[in-house]
Amino acid sequence: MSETEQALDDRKSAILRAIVEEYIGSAQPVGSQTIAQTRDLGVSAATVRNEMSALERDGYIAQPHTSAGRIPTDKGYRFYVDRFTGEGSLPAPQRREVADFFTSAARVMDDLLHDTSLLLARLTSHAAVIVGPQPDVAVVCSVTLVRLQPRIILAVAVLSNGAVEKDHVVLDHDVTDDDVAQATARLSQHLLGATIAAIADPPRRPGRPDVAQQLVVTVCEGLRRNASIGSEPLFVGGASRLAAEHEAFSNARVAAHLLELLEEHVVMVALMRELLGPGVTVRIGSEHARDDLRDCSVVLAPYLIEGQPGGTVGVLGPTRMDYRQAQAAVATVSRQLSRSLSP
Amino acid sequence: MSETEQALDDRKSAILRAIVEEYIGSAQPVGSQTIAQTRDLGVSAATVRNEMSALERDGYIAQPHTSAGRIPTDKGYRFYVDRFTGEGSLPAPQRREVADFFTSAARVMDDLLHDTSLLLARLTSHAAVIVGPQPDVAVVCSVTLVRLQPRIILAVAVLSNGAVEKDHVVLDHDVTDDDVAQATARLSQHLLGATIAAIADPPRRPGRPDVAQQLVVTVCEGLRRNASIGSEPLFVGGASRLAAEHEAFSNARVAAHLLELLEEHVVMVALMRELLGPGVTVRIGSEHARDDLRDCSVVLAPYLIEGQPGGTVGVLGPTRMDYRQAQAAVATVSRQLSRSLSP
DNA sequence: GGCTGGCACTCGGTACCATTGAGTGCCAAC
DNA sequence: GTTGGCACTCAATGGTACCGAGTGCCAGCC
Repeated sequence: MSETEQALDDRKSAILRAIVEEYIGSAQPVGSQTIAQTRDLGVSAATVRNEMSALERDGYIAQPHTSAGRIPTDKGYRFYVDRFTGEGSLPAPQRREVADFFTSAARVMDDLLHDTSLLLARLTSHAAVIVGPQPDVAVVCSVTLVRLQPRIILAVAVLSNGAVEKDHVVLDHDVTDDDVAQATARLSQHLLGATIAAIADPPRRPGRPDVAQQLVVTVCEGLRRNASIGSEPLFVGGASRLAAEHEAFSNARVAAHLLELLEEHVVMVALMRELLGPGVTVRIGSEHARDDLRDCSVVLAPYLIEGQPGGTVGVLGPTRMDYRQAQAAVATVSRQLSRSLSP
Repeated sequence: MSETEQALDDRKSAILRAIVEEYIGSAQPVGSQTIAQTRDLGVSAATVRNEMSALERDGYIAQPHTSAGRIPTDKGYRFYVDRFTGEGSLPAPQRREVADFFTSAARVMDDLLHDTSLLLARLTSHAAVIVGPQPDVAVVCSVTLVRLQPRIILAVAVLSNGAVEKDHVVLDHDVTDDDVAQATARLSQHLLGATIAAIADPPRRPGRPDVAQQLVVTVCEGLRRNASIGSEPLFVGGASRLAAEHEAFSNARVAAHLLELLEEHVVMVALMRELLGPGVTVRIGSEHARDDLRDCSVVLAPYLIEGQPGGTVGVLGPTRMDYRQAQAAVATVSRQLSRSLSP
């Protein structure tokens, strides 16, 4: 067993590569003849068969049934990704599309990330996911209280990374413009420069609490609550591709379930954070910790804001995805997005 | 022909009702025996067959094939909805769920509408859609400029309905805090009380334009642009239900296509606006103008903000949906949402 | 030793029956 | 007008035969 587990020799890996690429293209199990004929390996189908038999023994490929061709296993895809897809770059028209997008893209963070997720979905034909920056590392730049109605106040905090946090306060008695102005001033003094996650309780004031003070306390609580629940925002683009790809999943239910998962932003954000590595990360089928994801692969990469870690862009599709293309698209988009966010 | 097109007599409509309700429950074509046995009509299966034959001739029901039972046509569903589902109310546990939701719901408009769409999806087991209020009827309550970086300004406008409009401005030279303060003052004077859609050009100032003035002009342009593009926000909840329901659609592609449609917010908003009527509106299958929607039905209703038209809540599902339940859920949610938005 | 052509074997897919049974339409009788 | 009876239809089911892509193995060749 020991020598068979060594790195594959050139011919074996060429055959594995051929199987993966054919299968990605055709979605049909790949036979020895197809490979012997379409690839220029200089060997006969019989030889290919022998090699395939070895590849199967070592777990790189599998047969759906005895009289069928082979399909890659997750281990096979892994080898393919590690060995063959590293340096790929996007074809020119797509690279052009990305460049055009970022020159004319929206400037407001939310819109930009949302539109970028649509771009990535379009590029890869898979569902795309973008995690926005953590609000809690950003610093409060401005706090404004607006009185929408006598008893309803909207607090708006602008963060240094361009995000905006809101909180709605309903009071049990009317407040005056004066109260609001005073509360705004105190809040500004208290919050400017602080991170949202680390909002301290406002300083006690001597005497009995006045209306403004009550407002200050309520807003601080509200913002802190938002920060703890909300965490990073998530943008999902092209989720419908998952439904269109349902044949690629073992079961139509799996696709439906993945769609559900994409709607659970908190779970997705945690998932993406867990997977994230320094460059482009690929996680394939059974490599996932969650059973949910056994039938699909994720390709993701971080992006930067002002040179600081910003968030994650990624793609979610069936294990039978074009990894080279997906990796190139994710790499390009994350790079360009970083550039676009670091003027 | 003329007398057959009159309103259905009591027995015919009772049979049609039975067919619709059985079919909604079982998803199987309904036979004459089923109806004669389960419903207490006091007639034999043979009589039911005669009536069904008439109902089919008049287009209320159809046979998938000769030896099968009947399924309702869109016309049949329409009759059912017009005649039988008007007054339905939600079962107590669901009514309770709605009440609980609104007592503890988020207070910020965006979050509230988003969560409400999830609630409605959960109640109906279909995809839910909520159109937010038009920003252009609301009035600017507050404008703040925040300098994120020497050359990057974020403009935040709070509207009277609680919505927040943002605009990101990148300047070609640095500005001082003073410039920003001055621009903020001028903007406030210019914009407060105006609607976003009707932002006039800022007044010319004597002398050559200074930095602040340039900023004012840019922000006005940006906000106006946002208002014209953005229109009403859309919140989609439970889109994955469409994938889970794919068997209910004639073709798995149809479900995928509907998911795509839900991602095109502009189209959906226009669609919802077009369909909206005063109370609960039901649009069934082929009644839709779009071919897209031939296989599905929409149930929707308006909601109010402060007694003024606010937006729309709705549900999108297969034509074979439980209309009574959907109508009750939509009616209840729109009523409670209106109440929640009109303190 | 490794490669190759040949060959028997496997087994999913397809086509082609026959059978079954739910459901209909029609008719004669009540 | 209603009903039970009956012949008829046709999707669904299951069994059988066949086809062919693809394999595994082996003897022969380089």
